Amino acid sequence: MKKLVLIDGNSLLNRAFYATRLLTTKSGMPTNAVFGFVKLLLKIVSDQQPDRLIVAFDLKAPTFRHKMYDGYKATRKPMPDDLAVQVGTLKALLRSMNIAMCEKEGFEADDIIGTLSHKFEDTKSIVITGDRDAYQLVDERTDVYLTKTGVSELLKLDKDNFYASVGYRPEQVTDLKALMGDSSDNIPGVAGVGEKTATALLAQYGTLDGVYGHLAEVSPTLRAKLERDKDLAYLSKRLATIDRDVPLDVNEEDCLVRMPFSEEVRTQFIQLEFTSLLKPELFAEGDRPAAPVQAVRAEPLATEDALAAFAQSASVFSAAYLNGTWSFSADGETERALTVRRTLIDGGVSADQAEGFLRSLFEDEARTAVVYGYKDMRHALAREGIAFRAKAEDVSILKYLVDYTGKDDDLLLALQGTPCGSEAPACGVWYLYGALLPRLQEEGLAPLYRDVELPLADVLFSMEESGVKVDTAASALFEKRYRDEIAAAAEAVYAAAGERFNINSPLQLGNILFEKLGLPAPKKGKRGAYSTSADILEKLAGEHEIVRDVLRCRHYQKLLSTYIDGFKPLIDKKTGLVHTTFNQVQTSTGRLSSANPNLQNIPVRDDDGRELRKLFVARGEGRVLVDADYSQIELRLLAHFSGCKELIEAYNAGQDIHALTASQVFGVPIGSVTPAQRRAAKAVNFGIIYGISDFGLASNLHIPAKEAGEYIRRYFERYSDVKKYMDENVAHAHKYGYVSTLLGRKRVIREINSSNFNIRSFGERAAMNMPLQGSSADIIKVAMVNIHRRMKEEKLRSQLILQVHDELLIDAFEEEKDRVTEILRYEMEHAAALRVPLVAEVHCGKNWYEAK
DNA sequence: TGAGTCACG
DNA sequence: ACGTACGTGACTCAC
Repeated sequence: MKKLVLIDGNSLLNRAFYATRLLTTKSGMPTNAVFGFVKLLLKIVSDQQPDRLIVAFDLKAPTFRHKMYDGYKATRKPMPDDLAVQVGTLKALLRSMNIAMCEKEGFEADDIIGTLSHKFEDTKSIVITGDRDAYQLVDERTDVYLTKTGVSELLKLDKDNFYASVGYRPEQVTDLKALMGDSSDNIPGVAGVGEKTATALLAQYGTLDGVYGHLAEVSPTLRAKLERDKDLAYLSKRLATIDRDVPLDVNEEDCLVRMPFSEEVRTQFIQLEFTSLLKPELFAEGDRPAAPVQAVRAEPLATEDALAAFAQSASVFSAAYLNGTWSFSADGETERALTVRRTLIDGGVSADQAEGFLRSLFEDEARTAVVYGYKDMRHALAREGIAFRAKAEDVSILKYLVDYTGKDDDLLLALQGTPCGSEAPACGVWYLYGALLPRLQEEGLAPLYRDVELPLADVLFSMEESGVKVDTAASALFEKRYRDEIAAAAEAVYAAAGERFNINSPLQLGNILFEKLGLPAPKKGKRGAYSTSADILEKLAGEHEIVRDVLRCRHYQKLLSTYIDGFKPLIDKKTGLVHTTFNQVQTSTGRLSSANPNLQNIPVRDDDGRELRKLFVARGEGRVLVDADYSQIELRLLAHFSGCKELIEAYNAGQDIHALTASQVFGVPIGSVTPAQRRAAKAVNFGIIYGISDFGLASNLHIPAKEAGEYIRRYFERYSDVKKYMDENVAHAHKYGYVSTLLGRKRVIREINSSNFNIRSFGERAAMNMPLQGSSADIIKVAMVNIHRRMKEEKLRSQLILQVHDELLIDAFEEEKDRVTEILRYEMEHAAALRVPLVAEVHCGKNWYEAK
C-alpha cells in the first residue's frame, strides 16, 4: 500500500506563523511562517517516508459555500501583512522543491484534500492540518494529524483511536457542527446549543436526522431552539461538509517526493537565511568534490609520509587555519586531505616537520593556495615567520562579490550546507571555491576580483602591518583635560538637577530633563521613552543651562571613552603603533570598514575634537604624513553617470558646485549666493546622493518639509538628467533586483519589491545611493593598488597606512615626500576616466591634524 | 544582546 | 497615507 501525505497549506502556514517567533532576513523580509512550514514538512517527510505528497491551498475567490450562505467566513479577520507576504515565498520555495501543489477555484483546501484522499488506488492517506473540520475525513484509508500548540507536535487521529480521543465518531463531525456551529467559519448552528449539548444529543440519537426524529424526547426549552433553527442546522451541516468529489486533474507521478533537493533550493535557503536547514543530506551531490571528503575520513591526521606525498603533488591546494589546527585539501592526481596540529604533535610529525611543510607550501611561488580570508592567513603565517608567497585565491572575497548577503562571514557558517564536516574546513573552502568561481565569471566580476580586490588584499595587509604611530605622551595630556572637562560639566549638571545621577544613561537623563525639570520634549519611540539625542537637546539649549552642560559632558565623554581609553589597549607598548583591521568583505556598497580600532571615524568636524588628530603622527624623525583626499568624488560620479550637462560643464570649468546649486535652487545669480544659501545647497547635494526625501532634508536643515520639497523640486527641474538617472536606478533595481557600480560590483536589493512602504522606500534610496558610494569605493581601491605598486616599483620606503573612504594617508620619508605627493595625486586622479575630472587635494604635516 | 547615542565619509 | 536621509564601528546602559 502506498502512502500519500496531504497538507492543508493555508492552515499549516497560519499555524506556523503564530507558533514561530517573528523571524526576518537581514533585509527585513518576514520568514517565520515559511520557516516553520518547511521545518514541519521536512519532519513529516522524514518521519512518514511518504511515496507521494501534495500541498493544497485555498484561493481568494468565493467558494460554493459563500454562494450557499452569505455570512460564510464573514467574521474572519484578514491575514496580517507579515503573513500575507509569505504565501508567495512559500509557493516559490515549494515549486523549487518539486513539491506538488493543488488549488481549485470555488473550493477550499479541505475539499481538495477530501477528494484526493480517496482518489488513488491502493493508497493510505495522511492529512496534515490545523483545522478540526478535517476530522470527518478519518476512515480506514485516512488518518488525520492535527497540529497542536507548536507546529512540530502533531496529534494523530485514526479510525481506531478517534472515538477515545475525541468522544464522537468521524461521521458525526458535520452533524456536530450543524448543531453547535463554528464561530471561526461563522457557521451558525442552532442558537443556544454548544459543544456539550451537541455532543450529548449525538451520543443519544446518533445523527442530525436522529435528533430531529426524536424531538419529542428532549426538554421543552431545547426542543424549542432546535425547532426554531432547524433550517439553519441543515444549512450548517452542508457548510461543514467537505466535498469529496472536486473535479481535479492530478497526475500521480507529479506528486512524488523528490529528495534530495536541487542546488536551487539550497540557494533559496541561503537567501531566506535558513542556515539551520542547510544540512548536506538534504541536497543533491551535484558538482561537489566528493573525493576529499572520503580522504579526510580515511586519513584525518598527518604522518610524515602523508605530508611529503601531499607537498609533492599539491600544486593547487586549499588551506584553513582554525583553533591551532591547519587543514589542507587538494584535488590533484592524488586526492587527499589532511590535518596538521602545530602544537600537539600528532601522527609522529614534529613541530619542525610541520613548519617545514607549511613553508614548502606557502613560500612556493609556483603553488596556488585557495583560502578563506587571505589577509588574515597571511598575518597568521607572518606571526610564525612564514611568508605567503604562493599565488592566493580568497574565497571570502569571491563570496562577497558573488553572493553578498550582508551576514557575518565566518567560515563555519559558510560551510553549512557543504558535504564537509567541521573537522575539515579546508575541504569546505575547496567546495565553496568550486561553486563560486563559475558564478564570478558568469556575473562578469572576474576583473574586479583579479585586478582590484585580490591585489588590494595585499595592500591592506601591508597597511595593517605598518600601523599608525600614536603620540602617547600627548594622549596623556588630552586625557587629563577631558577628565577635568567631564568632571566640571557633570558637577554643573548635578547642581542644576538638584541630584546626582548617571548622565550617561539616556533613561535617567530623560527623566531628569523632561520630568523633573519639565523641559518640553516630543515623546518618541516605543514605550514612551524620551529621546535625549544631541539633535533634540540642541533645540532646548536656550531653555535651560543644564542642557549645554549635558552636551559638553557627552562630548568629552565620547572623546575620552572612544579615542583615549578605547585606544590604550590597542597601542603596541614597544612600538607605539596601532594596527587597525580593514574589513574588505563587510559593507553592502563595496566600501572598506575599519575596526579595532576604527581609524575611519577620528573626529574632524568640530574644532575641539579635531585636535585629537594631533595624536596620529609620522613615525619618527625624518618622516612626515602625506594626506590626499578626493574632492566631491560622489557628486562627480553623479555628473558622470547622469550625463547632466550643467554639472559636467561646471566641473570641467572648476566651478563651485554648491554655489551653483544654490543659484539654481534659490534663483539668484551665482555671485550673490549667501553663505546660508550655499550651506543649504550643500545639504541638498548630499541629500541627492542619499536618495533624497523632503522629510530627510527638512530634518537636516531644520526647515518645514514643504520648503525642503520645494528645494528638491527646483533641483530636479534644473538638473532633469539627475532625476532621470535616479529613476533609472530604481527601475533597474525593481526589474533585476540589484544595482551596480562603475566596475560591475553588485548589490542585491530585495527590499525593493516589498509590499511594506517603509522597506520598499529604503530599497529605493539604497538603489540610488549604492552606485555612487560603491563606484567611489571602486575608484579609490584602484588608486590604492596602483599607488602601492608604484611605490614598490620605485623602491620607495614610504608606507600607505590609512584609507578613509575618499582619503589616503601615507607615512613618508622626508626625502620621498615630493615623489609620494606626485604619485598620490596622479594615481588618485587617474584611477578612472570619467566625463569630469577627478581631483585630489594633498597636504603634508608632522601629524594628521596638520596634514589635513 | 539590543537600543541609544555619536564619531566618520 | 505611509515615515525617511546612504554607508560604517564603539561605547554605555539595561535587560
